[in-house]
Amino acid sequence: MSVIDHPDAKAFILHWGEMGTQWGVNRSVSQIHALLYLSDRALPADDIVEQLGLARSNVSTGLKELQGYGIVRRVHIEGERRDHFTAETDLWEMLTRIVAERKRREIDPTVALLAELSARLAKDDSAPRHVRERITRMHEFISTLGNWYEQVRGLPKPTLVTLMKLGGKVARFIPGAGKPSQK
Amino acid sequence: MSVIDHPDAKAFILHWGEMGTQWGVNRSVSQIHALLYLSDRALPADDIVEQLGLARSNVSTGLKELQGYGIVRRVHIEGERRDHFTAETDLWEMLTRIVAERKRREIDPTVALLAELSARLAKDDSAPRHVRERITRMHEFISTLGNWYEQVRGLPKPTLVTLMKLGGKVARFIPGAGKPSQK
DNA sequence: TGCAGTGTTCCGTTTTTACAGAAACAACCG
DNA sequence: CGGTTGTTTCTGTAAAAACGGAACACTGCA
Repeated sequence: MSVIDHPDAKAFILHWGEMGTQWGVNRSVSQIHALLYLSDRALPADDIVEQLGLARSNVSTGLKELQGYGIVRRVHIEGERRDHFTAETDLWEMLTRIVAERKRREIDPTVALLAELSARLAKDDSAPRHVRERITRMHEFISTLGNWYEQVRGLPKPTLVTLMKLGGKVARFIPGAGKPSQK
Repeated sequence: MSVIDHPDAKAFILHWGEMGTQWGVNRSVSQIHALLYLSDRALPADDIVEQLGLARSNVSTGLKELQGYGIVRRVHIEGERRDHFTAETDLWEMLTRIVAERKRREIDPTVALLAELSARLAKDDSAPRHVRERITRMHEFISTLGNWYEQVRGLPKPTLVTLMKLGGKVARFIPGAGKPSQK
């Protein structure tokens, strides 16, 4: 009955958990996410506890974390008192939300710091030229990436999909981007 | 004299180290990278040990890791016996190499697993439909992203920069991608 | 062949993080 | 009220990661 009972589903959940750890997300959190992603119905926390063998407290904080990313939401089930949870199943949506949140948590503060350092270095005669230049370049680079993301993120999903499928061929359509002659 | 002596350089290195930990890279490794990035000359391992206060063994493995990513390389200094190391200073190059390597290490194996699971599920009548469908969709999604990356990665750098600066406006140039009328 | 300089690998310790289980606390509702 | 559900916090423990130091390997030179 439970998703976890199917060996392939289980393999997916375990792998997803490991993936998480490699990207700085803790194993329990990503396992919970995988389980909800595979499930066709919203699950109460107790079911998650049972299927993944985690402590209730862990599941609670894990769910909160996932809701913080906006990829899991709490739903009310008719006639049920307990909260139930479902995962976002639109993968584009899932990805953009994760990226948006990580940007907010990690990139934005970094850009802020780099801005500060750049500003201070600009009027600091004692600073070695390379240090100033390299930090400034890093600041510009990350800012540019961030701005690009904010813009692309706003595009309608079908456009994103088209762009993605185009792959490297986008270059053809861009005036002044050179011929698409390269390998 | 040493880069680390400048407070802003030091702040950068420390922050970079923390950033690393959030993305699954260990602190020492990213600190070494930051130090080399800021340095205008190649450094021998001993200097890194001294400036960052790490053990020799750590620096050795850290440098190996960074070379594995292709963002640090060993250079020979005229008249010196010791190996010296420099970091990639072209940030585009740095980013694409990091992404390429993480894809190779983490995404590719994931896609391989998903392919296997999808294949098996396709002929497994006992598998719940949702599980089959969701795993297949995930497989397709990640494959598409991977293929997109491989293509974009091959574009010449100036083209990439142009595309990046265009931001969301790329959509305008794509026939059949809809009007760029959305927010 | 021995030795000094350099670099890597291994091993034990420390530090950090994740986790379960319990308990306190809060809401909600009959 | 008192039962059910949910969150938060705390404690101890276990697992994992990071790390330093020493042992080991290699090289070139005297």
